[in-house]
Amino acid sequence: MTKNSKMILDIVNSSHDHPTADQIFIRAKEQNSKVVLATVYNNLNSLVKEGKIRRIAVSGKPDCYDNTFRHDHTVCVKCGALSDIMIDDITEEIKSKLGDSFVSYDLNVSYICDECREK
Amino acid sequence: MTKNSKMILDIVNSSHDHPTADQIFIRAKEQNSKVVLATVYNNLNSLVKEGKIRRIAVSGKPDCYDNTFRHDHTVCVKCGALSDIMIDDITEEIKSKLGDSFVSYDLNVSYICDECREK
DNA sequence: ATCATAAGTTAGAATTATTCTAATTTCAAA
DNA sequence: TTTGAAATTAGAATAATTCTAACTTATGAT
Repeated sequence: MTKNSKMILDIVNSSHDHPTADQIFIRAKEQNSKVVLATVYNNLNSLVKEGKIRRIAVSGKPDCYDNTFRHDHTVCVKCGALSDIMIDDITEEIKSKLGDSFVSYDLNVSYICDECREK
Repeated sequence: MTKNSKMILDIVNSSHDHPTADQIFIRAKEQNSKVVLATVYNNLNSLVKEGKIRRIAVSGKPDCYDNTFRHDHTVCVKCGALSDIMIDDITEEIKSKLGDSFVSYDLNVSYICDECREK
């Protein structure tokens, strides 16, 4: 692990708001890092490949990054806000259908968040 | 429903390979439609909003579109191939946590497909 | 220690999916 | 028919991400 990849991993793990590559880049600079955006992308790609962080794809917005602590996500269909939710683990159910080729799963729940509901 | 939106809905519903906007555009032209890519995008956005089709976000590739028949998806972590899978419906479990604000959920399973496994 | 090599980083250009803008067309209803 | 809203169009604009090629840093063998 290089200085940069360690820093980027730390930022992802200590952020509780699913930052994008750009937000991670900004946070790195706030810590006086001289890192460049391309390097942030490079390292995020490596970290995802190594299974040290998760990438969350949300249509219409840039990819977000998250820690690997097992949990699921909610996305507000009105404002796009992304939050955590914990739904019972269904790994075994999936494995019983897919077998050993299983790697992981992503569960994203669409809903209407409280603020948007009030309008 | 206009001619174009009906045609695009038909293409999505009759395609069994999760086409992208661009692929839908190509298929429309194969049917001698004079539709333009921007119109395909416009209509896809409307159809998704109306709940008539589903949009699938996969990081690193363009969005894919699919019918609304209830099912889940697998993504090969090596080659990115997208396929259908049917995992037991967990709507009730999610609703018991989220309540009425629930809209829908997307379950994407990462795995290694047979071809990539052989290598 | 020194050199060789690989890995990591950088700047900036390139790519590409998608949206935006503004003009034009379609088409239903008054 | 006139009107007005909605749909469509062409093409420019935007923005996330990757690519390229040069450069730097770290590593490991001699």
